[in-house]
Amino acid sequence: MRNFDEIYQLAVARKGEAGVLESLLHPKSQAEIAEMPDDRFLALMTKCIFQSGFNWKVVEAMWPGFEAAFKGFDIGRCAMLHDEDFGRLVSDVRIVRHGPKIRAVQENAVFLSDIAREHGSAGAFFAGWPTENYVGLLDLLQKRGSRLGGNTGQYFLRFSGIDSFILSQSVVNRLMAEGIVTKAPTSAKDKAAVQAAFNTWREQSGRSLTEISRILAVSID
DNA sequence: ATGGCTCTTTGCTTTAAACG
DNA sequence: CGTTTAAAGCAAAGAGCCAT
Repeated sequence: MRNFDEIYQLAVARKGEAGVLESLLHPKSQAEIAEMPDDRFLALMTKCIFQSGFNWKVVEAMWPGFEAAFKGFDIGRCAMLHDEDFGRLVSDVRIVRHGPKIRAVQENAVFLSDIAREHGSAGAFFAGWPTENYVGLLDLLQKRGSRLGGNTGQYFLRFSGIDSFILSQSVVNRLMAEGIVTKAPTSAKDKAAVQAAFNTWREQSGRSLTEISRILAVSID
């Protein structure tokens, strides 16, 4: 496994110093995360879930319709959606009429309200999660959330501004090149190895998971 | 038996292009 | 002109395997 500086130099060689630096996404501060209202987390979860398996532009173009159909993603209202609401929503042309994904909105509203009750707010929970165990947060999203396993949960965290890595093909390719995994990390053991590698690079560079993830991605095809 | 994995299959909606 | 089809990229479920 290379030192992070070496990987950074590979990224620079491929993209040029300015390009690499400019393209870095910086996570939001913990204070900013903590202040985000619960309904924005539900909105972001929903957007990622509907974009999964779809041309993202479709959902993006329809997004105002989603906000309207789901009442601004108010946690309390979405948590109480019932059969008649689903009947209405699955034929609501303002949104993508995919039954299981529509149900996931209600289930994730319940999930987020549980989190908010446990930690004061969803933002407080996400802001307080330890970065050294990011994979634990992914597991929690998969276990307690609905349709938030796999890449969907990773994109949700990234788009929320939470410090995150995304196991894209390029990132996985770099992890394989470094001998950390031999295939896309799906097993618990592989995920722990990936977390350990990111933790090491974080110590070596002082950079966020988000920056490291982006740099890994541009360091290789 | 049990649980943890991996691999395979299935299904999901919209848009645009191809078709008859 | 209405209808069919391909494509997008993933989650979930099911099947099968191995080591406890």
